[in-house]
Amino acid sequence: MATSRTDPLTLEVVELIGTVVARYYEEYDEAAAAHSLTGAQARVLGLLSLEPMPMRRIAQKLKCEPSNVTGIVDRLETRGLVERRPDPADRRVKLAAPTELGARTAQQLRDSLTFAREPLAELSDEDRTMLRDLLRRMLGEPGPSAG
Amino acid sequence: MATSRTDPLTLEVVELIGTVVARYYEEYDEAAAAHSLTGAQARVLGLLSLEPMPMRRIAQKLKCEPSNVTGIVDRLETRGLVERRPDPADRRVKLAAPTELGARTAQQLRDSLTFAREPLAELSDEDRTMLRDLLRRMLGEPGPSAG
DNA sequence: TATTGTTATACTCTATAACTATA
DNA sequence: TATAGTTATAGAGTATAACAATA
Repeated sequence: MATSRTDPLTLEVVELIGTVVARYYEEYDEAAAAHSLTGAQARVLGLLSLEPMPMRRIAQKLKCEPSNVTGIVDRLETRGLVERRPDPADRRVKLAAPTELGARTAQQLRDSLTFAREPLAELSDEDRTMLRDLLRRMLGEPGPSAG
Repeated sequence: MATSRTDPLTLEVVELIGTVVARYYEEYDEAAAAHSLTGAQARVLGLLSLEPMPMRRIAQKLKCEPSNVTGIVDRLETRGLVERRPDPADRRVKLAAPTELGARTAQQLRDSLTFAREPLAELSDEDRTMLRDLLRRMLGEPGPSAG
């Protein structure tokens, strides 16, 4: 297989992607810190603002152990950003959901994540379309005409 | 300013970049774990394998407090991957440098980071060039023709 | 005085294992 | 029995503040 190319062009793209990744995380953590949230807390709040879900599913989304989620949601709950609700269908399950304050905070957080959006403003619609297609193919997703 | 676009195309690109970021970190941590290293330890070892440096400079590179570096280097040193050397020019300074084993480990780590390289193999040289130019412009770097 | 690295402290995130309540 | 969530525990990363050695 020809999976490990080391030509200068490939290496430069790899480095550029590394830079994107670093900036993305940097800005994400800054935005979270602006709301006195850790990265993990901001991620959970963001998840729940899209859709309330059981503790276990949060763990799956975060790719961490369920026991960790207990603490993260505890801290969000203490701050009044999230609440635990019973699941009528299964009394073992607790559904975590954002409070009104939590939903507002999540929205503000999303709005302040300008890293990915702002630099994209430098690109024309045509450029963005090219970038989208290249990233899709890189990620092995179905192309524009498939799926 | 037109920095906060929310058209579907922009949002999809933002999401794709998020996916790239997530996969990048995932693979990085897996590669580190394969050597029983945490992400932070792997990052420091990678840094030092390029160039030995004072503790304080490691902290700057990692964007964390110098006090944290003490512990990370301690753990790497305990495992025989890194050593502290005196700086002849300034006796306050300790230069952290990889041992021979540390240098080998760093090289293996680098070789196993196929995430960025492998999916790029899906793209032609022309595609990679386009992607490089788009990323460069996104990151505000000088274009191909500029200094 | 200022700087380098360290120590002490407290908090968060993490995995593992054992526990309770429910299915 | 199996599953959902929690608790207990220990290790690692993080920031803050205070310290010793050196500049």
